[in-house]
Amino acid sequence: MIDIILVDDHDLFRMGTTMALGNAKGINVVAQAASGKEFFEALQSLPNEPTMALLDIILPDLSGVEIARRLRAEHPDMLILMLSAETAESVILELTEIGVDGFVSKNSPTEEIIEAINTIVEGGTYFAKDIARLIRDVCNASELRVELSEREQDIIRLCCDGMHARDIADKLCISIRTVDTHKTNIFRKLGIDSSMSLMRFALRRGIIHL
Amino acid sequence: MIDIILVDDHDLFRMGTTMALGNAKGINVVAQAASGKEFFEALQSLPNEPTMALLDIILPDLSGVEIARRLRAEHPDMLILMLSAETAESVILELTEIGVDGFVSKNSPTEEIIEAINTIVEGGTYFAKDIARLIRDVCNASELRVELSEREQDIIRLCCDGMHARDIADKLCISIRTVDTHKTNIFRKLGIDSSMSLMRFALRRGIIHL
DNA sequence: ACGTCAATACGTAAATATACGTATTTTATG
DNA sequence: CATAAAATACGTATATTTACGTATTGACGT
Repeated sequence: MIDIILVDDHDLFRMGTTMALGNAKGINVVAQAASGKEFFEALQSLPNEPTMALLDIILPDLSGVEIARRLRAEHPDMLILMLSAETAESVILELTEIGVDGFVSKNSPTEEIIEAINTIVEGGTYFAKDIARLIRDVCNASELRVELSEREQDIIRLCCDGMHARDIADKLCISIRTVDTHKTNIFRKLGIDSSMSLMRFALRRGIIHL
Repeated sequence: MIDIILVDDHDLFRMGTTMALGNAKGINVVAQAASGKEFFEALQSLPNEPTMALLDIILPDLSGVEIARRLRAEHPDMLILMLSAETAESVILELTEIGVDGFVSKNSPTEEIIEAINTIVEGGTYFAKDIARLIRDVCNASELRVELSEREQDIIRLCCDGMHARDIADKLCISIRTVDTHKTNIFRKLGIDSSMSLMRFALRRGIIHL
């Protein structure tokens, strides 16, 4: 029997998933949670460690990524299947680094999710086609191999907040020319030549959020 | 008996919703669809027009907004309840113009959705608290009362694509000074002073997409 | 201890953007 | 048809950005 603990903040989605997986033979949803806090509480109260965690990414408190990271550290034997519509490159990148066992999209058909669960339990990994493509793209995207220093990311954040170089210099107590230098370096590293491209990059990369 | 037709592209969410609403007394989910195309096909094949449509917004083909618009025109008696996590201001604005009967968030508890359905069937409207706040904010936001000409929106789109004024002028076959004038006017209208703020505005307003 | 790299800073020249003004033509709208 | 609004265009002045350089300091790893 595969024991599953499920986290998703959408009541109806959680209900549907529980129902669908409960009907599948060999799968047992032993606990569910609507937030990271609930998840860890549920995990502690269970008599046996579940076989696998199904994690949504966007949650009210912790993100699913954070949960995955803590699970890997504190419960290294638990399998992790991400179940989310989130596709920000930064998130995908982070999850591959954490080494989750699989990732399926929220609009995957039930059969695919069950297949993913079984594949993972048998020791494999399962990434939905669109996610797999995204991972490949992320790994190939030259811009994501670019390393940006913390300071450069600070500059990007402030730029993208709509601040002018002058304001940024004042705020960080550095010279405006230093700000310029950073921007120049960022542009060169990323191979772009406009602030708008920078903003798009920052959004994709997860440096800033709307 | 309240007959409901449900559209959502997430299998599991649709399953959960059907289950939850099917258990509620007086509510009957008579059809469901994963896309706009499926929705209209299902609608035609039904012997009786359903009482209400539950519409997700992000769908593979038509958007839920488009469906709502067509329903209002072709089936003016059908009630419409939006059921979505989408909160872009442009979408909210559009839906209030179309005059949908309600809007609940995907993470609303089941009871709230049932309450929304009953309220609407009794002739009322139901907007979830967070959506209602958003609508109030949207109506109060000065930036959304700003009228932008088509041309100005063209300029914004091209700007936000990372094009320089020079490139835009060439592309639209107008003078660079005209582009400048437009940008100046846009900045003045919006009360902003940086390209980054323009991009944020354009994203919120739905003029551009990532 | 040495080398590398990030962060800091400055200078200068060219390119761009922005802030003012004004003005003509086209398009909507009453 | 008349009027308003939008789209078009130009000039000039200032501010900002970008693209080249160069250089010092401190942190980190080997």
